[in-house]
Amino acid sequence: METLDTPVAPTARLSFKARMLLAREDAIIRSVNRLLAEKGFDAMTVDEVAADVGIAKASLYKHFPSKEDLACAAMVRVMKRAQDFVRSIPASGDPLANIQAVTRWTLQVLLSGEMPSLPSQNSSLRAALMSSREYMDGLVEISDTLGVWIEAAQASGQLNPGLPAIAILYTLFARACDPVVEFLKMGGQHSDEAIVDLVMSTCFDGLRAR
Amino acid sequence: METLDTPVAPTARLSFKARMLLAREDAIIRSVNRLLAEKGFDAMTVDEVAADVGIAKASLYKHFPSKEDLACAAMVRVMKRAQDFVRSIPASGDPLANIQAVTRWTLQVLLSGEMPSLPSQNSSLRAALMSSREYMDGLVEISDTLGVWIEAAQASGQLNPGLPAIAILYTLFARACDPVVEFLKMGGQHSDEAIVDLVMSTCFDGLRAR
DNA sequence: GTCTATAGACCGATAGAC
DNA sequence: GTCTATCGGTCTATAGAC
Repeated sequence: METLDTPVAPTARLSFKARMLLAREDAIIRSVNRLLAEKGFDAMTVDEVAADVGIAKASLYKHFPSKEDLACAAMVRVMKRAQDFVRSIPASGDPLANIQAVTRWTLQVLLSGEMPSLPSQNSSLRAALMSSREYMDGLVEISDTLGVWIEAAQASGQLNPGLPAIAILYTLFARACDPVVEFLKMGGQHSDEAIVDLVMSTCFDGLRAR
Repeated sequence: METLDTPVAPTARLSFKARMLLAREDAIIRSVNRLLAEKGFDAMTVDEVAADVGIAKASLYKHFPSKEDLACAAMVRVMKRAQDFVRSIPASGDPLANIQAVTRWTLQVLLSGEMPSLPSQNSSLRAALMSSREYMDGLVEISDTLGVWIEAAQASGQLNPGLPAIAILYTLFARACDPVVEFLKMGGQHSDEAIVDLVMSTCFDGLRAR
């Protein structure tokens, strides 16, 4: 039995070679994630990914059989990060605070250029995503958790009970690709924290004065 | 001098051939607008546009020298429609009502599948748009008009004075590509009017209860 | 010496341009 | 209707691990 220098469970008991493979896979997904965030799916080329990772294109295809699978893997990664964050929230906190924490986290990921952006109309991509067990499980788990919080917050009068819960959920998800963040960032007039606060304010308090 | 069957000012005093050209140009732009709305810029092919209009691809290039110019023309068209709508609003009305009317109009265009969608990260497209006098003039005029209304509404306590006016402007513009509209439409649980009302509510009143 | 993984040339199709 | 560039995807010779 080998000695582990890192106590990360999933990599335990794996051969050196297998761990190298996982490490490379992670490097690939990180590159794809970054490129998807900065150029989007269509503008990202597979050659570019290979060059960015520093490996040959054929090696890429050893890990991921298609460009869609690459994008899918990146989406699964952010979804897992989101799941981790949502799970880290103590169940005891008040629902609105939890919802706001998740929204803030989402905006920070977007603002830091780590949110992959996919064309919403691409059907092959949608199919790949929908057939990914990991992605869909993550999506369902997060939707369920948020859904419970949303309904609780509506019941307690924190969130507007006149809105369908699903509309609130969609509005929260939409923060992951809110163009206002990019616009404000491009303007250069506001710090990252200020931008997050502004979008949080317009999202939860609306544009009208209170 | 010829008799005009349509009293549209810009086509007056034009030869038959010139009017045919303008008519075809309009047909092209309408097709591009529709295709951009339903598939986006990258997924739209020039062949497709030609087929949709019912003309040869070569004829397309007589009118528009590149795919970017096609998209640009469609954007100019919606911008002009928006200008027309904004100008049609009486200056006397209260600022918030005006702003809401424009936002509602935008959502209705989006909902009816007439809002062209361009990838925000495409630089060649950005360049084409920015170098289009008509597009930029329209953008500036609308921004100025909305800007005046926004500041008036903030001064009168209708809109939140704590928000930078530019952030409010961006938030309004962002309604033109709000994915919540598409999500809700796909769900099929709400009428078009209900969807517009919902998004208007989340935009102006926020998610929190008032 | 064998075997795996890699590098990089290569192919075919698509789509923009004329 | 043709040309050409680009890009997703594949193939093969080779380098290095064991």
